[in-house]
Parts: sequence; C-alpha cells; structure tokens
Amino acid sequence: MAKEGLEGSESGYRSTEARRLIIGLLSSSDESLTADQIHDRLRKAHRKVGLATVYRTLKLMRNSRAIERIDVGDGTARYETAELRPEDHHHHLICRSCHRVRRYAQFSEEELDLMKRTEHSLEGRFGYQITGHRIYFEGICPECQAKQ
Amino acid sequence: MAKEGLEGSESGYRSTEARRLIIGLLSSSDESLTADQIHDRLRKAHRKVGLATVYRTLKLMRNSRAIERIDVGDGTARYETAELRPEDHHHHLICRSCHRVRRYAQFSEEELDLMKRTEHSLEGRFGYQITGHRIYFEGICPECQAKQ
DNA sequence: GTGAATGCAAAGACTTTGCAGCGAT
DNA sequence: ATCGCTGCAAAGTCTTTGCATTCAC
Repeated sequence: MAKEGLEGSESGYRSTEARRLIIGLLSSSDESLTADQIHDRLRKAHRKVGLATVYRTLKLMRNSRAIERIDVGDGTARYETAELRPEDHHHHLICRSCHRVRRYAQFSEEELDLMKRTEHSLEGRFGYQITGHRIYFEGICPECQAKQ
Repeated sequence: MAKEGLEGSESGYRSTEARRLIIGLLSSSDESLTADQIHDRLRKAHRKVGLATVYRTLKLMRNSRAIERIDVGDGTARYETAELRPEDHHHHLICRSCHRVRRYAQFSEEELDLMKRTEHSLEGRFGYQITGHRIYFEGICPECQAKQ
C-alpha cells in the first residue's frame, strides 16, 4: 500500500526483474544516476539489461511520477526517486567538477516557510501556477577538492 | 570598462558580427534561449549564421563566463547572460509544459540571507566548497494555462 | 598578410524506436 | 495463449569537430 511505483497490479505494468532492479538502485542511492551508470551497475551485478531497456524503464517510471530527471549541464540526464510525499522533499549539491549530484533532505522550517511565501508571490506576479521548486547548490565536492 | 564580455580587445577574441548579434539577443531577453532559437532568430533577422557557429560562440562565451547554460529536462540546453555581479542574481520560472524559462530578479533580503546561511551550513555538513546556488520554480506559464 | 572565425558536412554523444523473440499474467 | 517486455541494431536529436574559405586585425 505504501510505495507503489510500478509494482501495483492495477497499474497495468508488469513487474519484471529489470524494473525491480532499477527502482532498487535508485531508491538506495543518495546520488542521482545516469542511464549509463545504471546500466553499468547492473552489468557488474551480473544482471544483463540492455541500455534501451534502462531508458524505457526510466521513461516509464518518469511518466508514472516514480522518478524524476535532472539535468545539470554536462549533457547527460540523471535520475532519482521522486518526491512523492512532502517529507521526501530534498535539495541538491552539484559538483562543478565531476557533475556528481548529491541529495540532502535536512532543511529548516524557515526555509520551507519562505519558499511557500515566495511561490505564492510569484503566482500573483507572473501568472504562473507554481507546482514546486528545486534548489541546487553548486560547488566542489570533497573528492574533487582533494584532487586539485 | 563596464560590460566586457567578448568585446574587450585584450581578451584575444575577435569582434565579429555573429558574436555581437548573439550576445545582443541573449542580453535583451528575459527568457533563456536554445541554440536553435538563437539560430532561428538570426535567420529571421536576415543574418545568416551557421548553427555550428552559434554553438561555437556559445561555448566561447560560456568559457569566458559571459553566459551560462541551463538544462531543464527536455534534453535541450538553454543559455542566458551570466550573473557577473551580485545584482545580476536571479531565479527561474520553468514551465512544465512548454519548458520556457523565465528569469526574474526581485527577491527579498530575507531570502539572500537565508541562502547565505544555508550555504555555510552545507559546507560544514558535507565538505563541499559552495560557490553559488540556483533556484528553479516549476509551474505552468499563463500561455499554457490558457491552452488547457 | 596571418591566424582566427565561419559554413558545411561529417562525426559524436545521448536517447528513442522498430522488430522479432521471450516471458509475466 | 496472450500481449507486454526485452535485446539488438537502426534511427533520431542535439552538439561538436574537420577542413577549406573568408574575414578581422
């Protein structure tokens, strides 16, 4: 009843190994993954899944709002589990050097409150119907700092 | 002395019509533009500039920090003038439907202050060296609302 | 005049799609 | 036994690159 994703029998989708593996990978990672990274990890785990299947599964999960796609500027899309509930809300730390995307979820009441008010004000100002926001902090990750 | 971009003679870059036109387009737009949109607008203005030149110019301007690249999830990069000075800082309104990216610059002291504090806290928490942030508000633009 | 910039076409990188066979229900 | 799912390869986008020509300095 809790996390339905693509598993629900009423969804019309079949539960295949490829799909279970991919959602498993994304759920257990605090980093966003590219299609290629997912493909690689499945290979290394000796689960042969074609790259096309990875893309098709990602698209499917995206359509059903189970995951989200992120583009950070290196020309390759990254995927992460969606924010299904308010408590899933998170922000991102992007490394300018290696493009790694780290998620983090702890932020203040103050911030949530401010964002809410800002969204409201934007709706009035520009006529947009605001559905959410994304905050990306950019910087250099510890690993890349060490390399320099 | 003010806005140097690629114009400065000391930059080593030549001032060509294509470059002047492209930076002009980006400077005067409050929307981010794709390479193709830039190419189209130049054609319509009867300035024939090859798409490859557009890409090359954008890359050049990006390297010299005159513009920035934004990816919003439709697989096509968009470009906008960079935040050279603190007062250029702005946020984005992204339309989930047509992917248009609108910039806006008016935000509160409260927000700036909160972001500064958050950046500081993140540096301590995750060891990242934070260099900035991006805030994207997502929603449906007035035009797309009307179409629905 | 010289080397950078351009246009065109070819090549690349990432993603999607067509089709025959496999597999979940 | 269906009809969706998969793998492979071919086709599509968007972007970059090679090369001869043109142009800014």
